[in-house]
Amino acid sequence: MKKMPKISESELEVMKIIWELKQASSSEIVERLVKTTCWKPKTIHTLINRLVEKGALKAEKSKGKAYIYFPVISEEEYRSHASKTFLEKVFNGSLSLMLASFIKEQKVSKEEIEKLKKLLDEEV
Amino acid sequence: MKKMPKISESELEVMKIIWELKQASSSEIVERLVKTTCWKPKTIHTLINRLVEKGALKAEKSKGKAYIYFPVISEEEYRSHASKTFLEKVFNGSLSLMLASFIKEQKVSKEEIEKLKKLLDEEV
DNA sequence: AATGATAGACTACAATTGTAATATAAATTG
DNA sequence: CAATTTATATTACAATTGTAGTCTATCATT
Repeated sequence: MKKMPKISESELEVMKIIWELKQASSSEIVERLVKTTCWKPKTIHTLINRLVEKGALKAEKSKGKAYIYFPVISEEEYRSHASKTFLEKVFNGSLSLMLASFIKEQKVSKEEIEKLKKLLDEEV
Repeated sequence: MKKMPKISESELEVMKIIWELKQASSSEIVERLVKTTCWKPKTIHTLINRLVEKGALKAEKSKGKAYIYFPVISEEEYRSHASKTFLEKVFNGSLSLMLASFIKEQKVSKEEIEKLKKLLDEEV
Protein backbone atom coordinates (compact mmCIF):
# COMPACT_ATOMS: atom_id res chain seq x y z
CA MET A 1 0.00 0.00 0.00
CA LYS A 2 1.28 3.43 -0.92
CA LYS A 3 2.03 5.44 2.15
CA MET A 4 -0.47 8.08 3.09
CA PRO A 5 0.70 11.69 2.93
CA LYS A 6 -0.37 13.74 5.91
CA ILE A 7 -3.18 16.00 4.72
CA SER A 8 -4.06 19.03 6.83
CA GLU A 9 -7.61 20.19 7.43
CA SER A 10 -7.50 22.98 4.87
CA GLU A 11 -5.81 20.77 2.35
CA LEU A 12 -8.56 18.23 2.85
CA GLU A 13 -11.12 20.72 1.57
CA VAL A 14 -9.13 20.92 -1.65
CA MET A 15 -8.96 17.14 -1.92
CA LYS A 16 -12.71 16.89 -1.48
CA ILE A 17 -13.31 19.07 -4.52
CA ILE A 18 -10.96 17.02 -6.65
CA TRP A 19 -12.40 13.74 -5.45
CA GLU A 20 -15.82 14.95 -6.37
CA LEU A 21 -14.84 16.21 -9.80
CA LYS A 22 -12.38 13.34 -10.41
CA GLN A 23 -9.98 15.92 -11.78
CA ALA A 24 -9.87 19.70 -11.79
CA SER A 25 -7.97 22.70 -12.99
CA SER A 26 -6.84 25.20 -10.43
CA SER A 27 -9.41 27.70 -11.60
CA GLU A 28 -12.20 25.19 -11.01
CA ILE A 29 -10.88 24.49 -7.54
CA VAL A 30 -10.58 28.17 -6.75
CA GLU A 31 -14.02 28.88 -8.11
CA ARG A 32 -15.59 26.33 -5.82
CA LEU A 33 -13.66 27.14 -2.70
CA VAL A 34 -14.02 30.89 -2.73
CA LYS A 35 -17.75 30.24 -2.45
CA THR A 36 -17.59 27.92 0.51
CA THR A 37 -14.66 29.37 2.46
CA CYS A 38 -13.18 32.79 3.05
CA TRP A 39 -9.87 31.91 1.45
CA LYS A 40 -8.19 34.11 -1.12
CA PRO A 41 -7.28 32.47 -4.44
CA LYS A 42 -3.59 32.64 -3.53
CA THR A 43 -4.25 30.69 -0.40
CA ILE A 44 -5.96 27.99 -2.40
CA HIS A 45 -3.05 27.82 -4.81
CA THR A 46 -0.70 27.31 -1.90
CA LEU A 47 -2.82 24.44 -0.65
CA ILE A 48 -2.89 22.85 -4.08
CA ASN A 49 0.87 23.09 -4.39
CA ARG A 50 1.47 21.62 -0.99
CA LEU A 51 -0.73 18.68 -1.90
CA VAL A 52 1.32 18.13 -5.05
CA GLU A 53 4.56 18.29 -3.05
CA LYS A 54 3.17 15.82 -0.55
CA GLY A 55 2.21 13.43 -3.31
CA ALA A 56 -1.52 13.60 -2.64
CA LEU A 57 -2.21 15.16 -6.03
CA LYS A 58 -0.51 14.85 -9.35
CA ALA A 59 -0.43 17.69 -11.83
CA GLU A 60 -0.62 17.00 -15.54
CA LYS A 61 -0.02 19.69 -18.05
CA SER A 62 -3.02 20.15 -20.31
CA LYS A 63 -2.62 23.10 -22.62
CA GLY A 64 0.32 25.38 -22.20
CA LYS A 65 0.88 26.47 -18.67
CA ALA A 66 -2.27 25.31 -16.96
CA TYR A 67 -2.32 22.02 -15.07
CA ILE A 68 -5.06 19.56 -14.38
CA TYR A 69 -4.86 18.02 -10.94
CA PHE A 70 -5.68 14.40 -10.19
CA PRO A 71 -5.92 12.62 -6.86
CA VAL A 72 -3.08 10.21 -6.18
CA ILE A 73 -4.89 8.75 -3.22
CA SER A 74 -8.58 8.04 -3.39
CA GLU A 75 -11.15 9.28 -0.94
CA GLU A 76 -11.72 5.68 0.17
CA GLU A 77 -8.04 5.20 0.90
CA TYR A 78 -7.97 8.44 2.79
CA ARG A 79 -11.06 7.65 4.81
CA SER A 80 -9.89 4.21 5.64
CA HIS A 81 -6.51 5.41 6.79
CA ALA A 82 -7.90 8.37 8.69
CA SER A 83 -10.46 6.24 10.49
CA LYS A 84 -7.94 3.70 11.53
CA THR A 85 -5.57 6.35 12.82
CA PHE A 86 -8.34 8.16 14.64
CA LEU A 87 -9.66 5.04 16.32
CA GLU A 88 -6.19 3.99 17.42
CA LYS A 89 -5.45 7.38 18.85
CA VAL A 90 -8.69 7.99 20.66
CA PHE A 91 -10.42 4.65 21.27
CA ASN A 92 -7.54 2.19 21.37
CA GLY A 93 -8.60 1.02 17.96
CA SER A 94 -12.04 -0.09 19.05
CA LEU A 95 -15.00 0.81 16.90
CA SER A 96 -17.37 -0.58 19.53
CA LEU A 97 -15.94 1.78 22.13
CA MET A 98 -16.60 4.64 19.75
CA LEU A 99 -20.13 3.52 19.06
CA ALA A 100 -20.75 3.05 22.77
CA SER A 101 -19.56 6.58 23.37
CA PHE A 102 -21.91 7.92 20.73
CA ILE A 103 -24.84 6.03 22.09
CA LYS A 104 -24.15 7.19 25.62
CA GLU A 105 -24.07 10.78 24.45
CA GLN A 106 -27.25 10.28 22.49
CA LYS A 107 -25.46 11.27 19.36
CA VAL A 108 -27.06 8.57 17.22
CA SER A 109 -30.52 9.09 15.83
CA LYS A 110 -33.15 6.36 15.57
CA GLU A 111 -32.71 6.35 11.81
CA GLU A 112 -29.00 6.04 12.06
CA ILE A 113 -29.35 3.14 14.47
CA GLU A 114 -31.55 1.39 11.95
CA LYS A 115 -29.06 2.03 9.18
CA LEU A 116 -26.25 0.70 11.30
CA LYS A 117 -28.21 -2.43 12.15
CA LYS A 118 -28.99 -3.04 8.53
CA LEU A 119 -25.34 -2.66 7.59
CA LEU A 120 -24.34 -5.17 10.21
CA ASP A 121 -27.04 -7.64 9.25
CA GLU A 122 -25.85 -7.67 5.69
CA GLU A 123 -22.60 -8.96 7.09
CA VAL A 124 -23.18 -12.70 7.25
CA MET B 1 -20.56 23.12 27.54
CA LYS B 2 -17.01 24.31 28.15
CA LYS B 3 -15.16 24.77 24.93
CA MET B 4 -12.70 22.11 23.99
CA PRO B 5 -9.04 23.09 23.90
CA LYS B 6 -7.20 21.74 20.89
CA ILE B 7 -5.00 18.92 22.11
CA SER B 8 -2.13 17.79 19.91
CA GLU B 9 -1.14 14.15 19.48
CA SER B 10 1.76 14.29 21.88
CA GLU B 11 -0.24 16.23 24.40
CA LEU B 12 -2.91 13.56 24.19
CA GLU B 13 -0.47 10.99 25.48
CA VAL B 14 -0.01 13.12 28.57
CA MET B 15 -3.76 13.48 29.02
CA LYS B 16 -4.19 9.73 28.82
CA ILE B 17 -1.88 9.20 31.77
CA ILE B 18 -3.71 11.75 33.86
CA TRP B 19 -7.12 10.42 32.92
CA GLU B 20 -5.99 6.99 33.98
CA LEU B 21 -4.51 8.10 37.28
CA LYS B 22 -7.23 10.73 37.90
CA GLN B 23 -4.48 13.09 38.98
CA ALA B 24 -0.71 13.02 38.79
CA SER B 25 2.46 14.83 39.71
CA SER B 26 4.84 15.69 36.95
CA SER B 27 7.28 13.07 38.14
CA GLU B 28 4.62 10.39 37.84
CA ILE B 29 3.81 11.54 34.35
CA VAL B 30 7.44 11.62 33.37
CA GLU B 31 8.08 8.23 34.88
CA ARG B 32 5.34 6.64 32.81
CA LEU B 33 6.07 8.41 29.56
CA VAL B 34 9.79 7.86 29.43
CA LYS B 35 8.99 4.15 29.40
CA THR B 36 6.52 4.27 26.54
CA THR B 37 7.99 7.04 24.38
CA CYS B 38 11.44 8.35 23.54
CA TRP B 39 10.77 11.76 24.98
CA LYS B 40 13.17 13.48 27.32
CA PRO B 41 11.75 14.65 30.69
CA LYS B 42 12.00 18.28 29.56
CA THR B 43 9.88 17.51 26.57
CA ILE B 44 7.23 16.03 28.80
CA HIS B 45 7.33 19.10 31.06
CA THR B 46 6.74 21.28 28.03
CA LEU B 47 3.73 19.22 27.04
CA ILE B 48 2.31 19.41 30.56
CA ASN B 49 2.74 23.17 30.62
CA ARG B 50 1.10 23.65 27.26
CA LEU B 51 -1.86 21.63 28.45
CA VAL B 52 -2.17 23.87 31.49
CA GLU B 53 -1.97 26.98 29.31
CA LYS B 54 -4.62 25.57 27.03
CA GLY B 55 -6.89 24.87 29.95
CA ALA B 56 -6.92 21.12 29.51
CA LEU B 57 -5.21 20.55 32.85
CA LYS B 58 -5.25 22.44 36.08
CA ALA B 59 -2.28 22.54 38.41
CA GLU B 60 -2.72 22.58 42.16
CA LYS B 61 0.16 23.17 44.46
CA SER B 62 0.65 20.30 46.87
CA LYS B 63 3.81 20.65 48.94
CA GLY B 64 6.30 23.37 48.16
CA LYS B 65 7.15 23.62 44.55
CA ALA B 66 5.59 20.50 43.13
CA TYR B 67 2.16 20.60 41.50
CA ILE B 68 -0.47 17.97 41.11
CA TYR B 69 -2.20 18.03 37.75
CA PHE B 70 -5.89 17.36 37.24
CA PRO B 71 -7.85 17.01 34.03
CA VAL B 72 -10.19 19.90 33.30
CA ILE B 73 -11.86 18.01 30.53
CA SER B 74 -12.74 14.36 30.93
CA GLU B 75 -11.75 11.61 28.58
CA GLU B 76 -15.42 11.16 27.70
CA GLU B 77 -15.78 14.82 26.79
CA TYR B 78 -12.66 14.63 24.73
CA ARG B 79 -13.69 11.48 22.94
CA SER B 80 -17.12 12.77 22.22
CA HIS B 81 -15.84 16.01 20.81
CA ALA B 82 -13.06 14.38 18.83
CA SER B 83 -15.41 11.82 17.31
CA LYS B 84 -17.88 14.41 16.27
CA THR B 85 -15.22 16.57 14.70
CA PHE B 86 -13.66 13.62 12.94
CA LEU B 87 -16.93 12.37 11.51
CA GLU B 88 -17.88 15.83 10.27
CA LYS B 89 -14.54 16.29 8.64
CA VAL B 90 -14.17 12.94 6.98
CA PHE B 91 -17.61 11.35 6.66
CA ASN B 92 -19.93 14.35 6.52
CA GLY B 93 -20.98 13.54 10.03
CA SER B 94 -22.29 10.10 9.20
CA LEU B 95 -21.42 7.22 11.45
CA SER B 96 -23.06 4.80 9.04
CA LEU B 97 -20.77 5.96 6.25
CA MET B 98 -17.83 5.28 8.50
CA LEU B 99 -19.09 1.85 9.45
CA ALA B 100 -19.79 1.06 5.82
CA SER B 101 -16.24 2.03 4.95
CA PHE B 102 -14.89 -0.24 7.66
CA ILE B 103 -16.99 -3.14 6.55
CA LYS B 104 -16.00 -2.69 2.94
CA GLU B 105 -12.37 -2.72 3.91
CA GLN B 106 -12.92 -5.78 6.06
CA LYS B 107 -11.63 -3.91 9.04
CA VAL B 108 -14.29 -5.24 11.40
CA SER B 109 -13.88 -8.65 12.92
CA LYS B 110 -16.74 -11.09 13.49
CA GLU B 111 -16.51 -10.44 17.21
CA GLU B 112 -16.64 -6.73 16.77
CA ILE B 113 -19.69 -7.04 14.54
CA GLU B 114 -21.40 -9.02 17.28
CA LYS B 115 -20.47 -6.42 19.86
CA LEU B 116 -21.76 -3.65 17.67
CA LYS B 117 -25.04 -5.47 17.10
CA LYS B 118 -25.48 -6.02 20.78
CA LEU B 119 -24.85 -2.36 21.50
CA LEU B 120 -27.46 -1.36 18.97
CA ASP B 121 -30.02 -3.86 20.19
CA GLU B 122 -29.80 -2.48 23.68
CA GLU B 123 -31.01 0.76 22.14
CA VAL B 124 -34.74 0.21 22.01
C1' DA C 1 24.86 23.57 56.04
C1' DA C 2 26.79 22.39 51.32
C1' DT C 3 25.64 19.55 47.33
C1' DG C 4 23.31 17.54 43.90
C1' DA C 5 18.99 16.31 41.73
C1' DT C 6 14.69 18.03 40.15
C1' DA C 7 10.44 21.09 39.25
C1' DG C 8 9.00 24.73 37.20
C1' DA C 9 9.80 29.17 34.27
C1' DC C 10 11.61 30.88 30.39
C1' DT C 11 13.83 30.41 26.00
C1' DA C 12 15.05 28.01 21.54
C1' DC C 13 14.56 26.41 17.13
C1' DA C 14 12.95 23.73 13.07
C1' DA C 15 8.77 21.71 10.70
C1' DT C 16 4.04 22.15 9.63
C1' DT C 17 -0.03 24.87 8.86
C1' DG C 18 -2.88 28.90 7.88
C1' DT C 19 -2.90 32.72 5.29
C1' DA C 20 -1.31 35.22 1.74
C1' DA C 21 1.83 38.71 -1.44
C1' DT C 22 5.20 39.29 -5.17
C1' DA C 23 7.50 37.93 -9.33
C1' DT C 24 7.49 35.70 -13.58
C1' DA C 25 5.76 33.51 -17.60
C1' DA C 26 2.17 32.31 -20.63
C1' DA C 27 -2.45 33.06 -22.71
C1' DT C 28 -6.01 36.21 -24.23
C1' DT C 29 -7.63 40.39 -26.14
C1' DG C 30 -7.77 44.78 -28.28
C1' DC D 1 2.07 42.78 -31.41
C1' DA D 2 1.34 45.35 -26.92
C1' DA D 3 -1.31 45.30 -22.89
C1' DT D 4 -3.79 42.80 -19.65
C1' DT D 5 -5.18 38.94 -17.20
C1' DT D 6 -4.06 34.73 -15.06
C1' DA D 7 -1.38 30.39 -13.65
C1' DT D 8 2.47 28.99 -11.60
C1' DA D 9 6.67 29.62 -8.78
C1' DT D 10 8.85 31.78 -5.17
C1' DT D 11 8.79 34.08 -0.86
C1' DA D 12 6.70 35.67 3.67
C1' DC D 13 5.33 35.46 8.17
C1' DA D 14 2.82 34.19 12.47
C1' DA D 15 0.79 30.23 15.21
C1' DT D 16 1.16 25.56 16.53
C1' DT D 17 3.75 21.44 17.37
C1' DG D 18 7.72 18.50 18.34
C1' DT D 19 11.64 18.44 20.76
C1' DA D 20 14.40 20.10 23.93
C1' DG D 21 18.07 23.38 26.75
C1' DT D 22 19.10 26.96 30.43
C1' DC D 23 18.25 29.23 34.67
C1' DT D 24 16.56 29.50 39.25
C1' DA D 25 14.49 27.83 43.38
C1' DT D 26 13.66 23.99 46.27
C1' DC D 27 13.98 19.19 48.14
C1' DA D 28 16.52 15.38 49.64
C1' DT D 29 21.06 13.78 51.13
C1' DT D 30 25.65 13.79 53.09
